[in-house]
Amino acid sequence: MAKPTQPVRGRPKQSSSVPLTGTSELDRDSDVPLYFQLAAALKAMLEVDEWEAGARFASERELEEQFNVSRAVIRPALELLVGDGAIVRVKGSGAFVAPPRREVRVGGLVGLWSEQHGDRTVTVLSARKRRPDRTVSHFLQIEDRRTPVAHVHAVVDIGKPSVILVDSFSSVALVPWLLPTARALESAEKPPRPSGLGLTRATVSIEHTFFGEWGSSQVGASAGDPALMGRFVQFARARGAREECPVEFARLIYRADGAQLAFELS
Amino acid sequence: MAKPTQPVRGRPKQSSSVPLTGTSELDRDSDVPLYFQLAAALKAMLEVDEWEAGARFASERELEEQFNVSRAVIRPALELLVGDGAIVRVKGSGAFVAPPRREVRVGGLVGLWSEQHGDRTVTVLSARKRRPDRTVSHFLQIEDRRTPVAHVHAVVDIGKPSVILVDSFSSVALVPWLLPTARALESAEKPPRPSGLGLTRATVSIEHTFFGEWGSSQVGASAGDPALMGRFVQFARARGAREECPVEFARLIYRADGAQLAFELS
DNA sequence: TAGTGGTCTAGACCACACT
DNA sequence: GTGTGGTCTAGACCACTAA
Repeated sequence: MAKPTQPVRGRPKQSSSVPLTGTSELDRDSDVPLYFQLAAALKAMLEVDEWEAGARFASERELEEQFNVSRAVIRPALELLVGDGAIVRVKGSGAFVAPPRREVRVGGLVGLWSEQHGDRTVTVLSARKRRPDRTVSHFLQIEDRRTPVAHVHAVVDIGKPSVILVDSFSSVALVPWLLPTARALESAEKPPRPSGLGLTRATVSIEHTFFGEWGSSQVGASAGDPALMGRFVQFARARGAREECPVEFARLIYRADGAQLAFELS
Repeated sequence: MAKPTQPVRGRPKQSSSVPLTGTSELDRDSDVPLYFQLAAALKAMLEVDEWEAGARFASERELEEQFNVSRAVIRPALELLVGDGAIVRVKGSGAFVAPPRREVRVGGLVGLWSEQHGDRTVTVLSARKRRPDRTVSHFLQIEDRRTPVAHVHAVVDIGKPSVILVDSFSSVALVPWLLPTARALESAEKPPRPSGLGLTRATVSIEHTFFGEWGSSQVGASAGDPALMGRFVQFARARGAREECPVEFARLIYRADGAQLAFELS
């Protein structure tokens, strides 16, 4: 099949595909797998000629032809590029050069709503009181498991196409304003002012997972996509109190591609 | 092929494979891909009967038979479990139930060697002065790029089979003891005492990548394996000084499976 | 020497997104 | 209607591991 220099009938082959320039030789005698060689070659091409974000990337069938390998080589190579944040793949449409990674601050809802973060849009999915499970009661240091905690499930928009899933558990006694705030956002009313609470420190742990069926649909990913999960515990000192105590435990799910989690340590 | 209840000749099929219990039905009419259903089913089995770390997992050919799917379904499913830290695959040997994730503290060599961390074994791969590149001079706030910085490349052992790759750049003027310390470790001599330096805060950013050919061999992974990259900047106040300044910029590479990065935020 | 995971081929069908 | 990525089949060969 000859490669047309002019758009063809039907859907034009969008001639601007990224890696159609340069040589395209893979070493079949090497110990390095073909798919890894291919990923390295494509990544190098992307870095040399700096393509703008959104530029069309070669289709898998084009790459098949150009590098003389089967799609079982192409696909893992492209998966590496996706995991590396270099390209984005859109079903039915094609692959595109990805925008640079966004820096994302990690935090819970208490911190988000205590301070002024007008640029963050929060969509509350559910907000209700709940009996804590073992994990939650452990992190919030709740001894009597019958004491209900505030459970808010929300999506935090962090700009353009990207969002975070937040699963926040907080002490009703210490942060009484959080549930009303969440409910006000749910019904698009004016939220109450948060009461003064001296936030002290927080702990975070990050690990790699993948999206489940439900989470993926919320953030516009698909099931199985790589994700970063953060466990976040916010500590605070109540007004006039001497000792600090945990006020919020949150699980946060980020898309692994496109995000760069940032913190400041003490 | 009948499944033997007793070990067979040659290499016995190690009858203790994990997911050979329970039903094994996948819904071929579902929208959810088979490989994802399979991963979810296997994960559920692992969680229900708590298998001890190191227990043998069913082989890919066994799973093929049991679930009536091709290996192109099995493999992505197992990849999900690996990325989730649930199993470990060993080439030529089989798959095994993974140990729980280790909590790993993120930090640079200045912090590591300033404090007493006798339990961490550091293997210095190289230690020398260098002209900083653009990234390094930016983070260390070095204006004259001809000023050399200390560059230490090291592997930090964080227990059992797991290590971190560290690429540390530090100011020679502010941390003069770091290079001698690294060189002493290289030649197995006694390191000098680090001078007092008031470490203040640090910034971290984490993102998802994959191992290159070189890095993977150092940490016992293979090229293309998922990894977490941390960028770490340590700030400090020199003795008697008023203002803090960056003293170390480090790139850290972790295996994404098996590690859980932990911090404390201020 | 048999079994294992790692890699790769050469096909196929689908739902989706464009034109 | 055509091209796209997503999924899946049914094979194959390899290097490696353990009995």
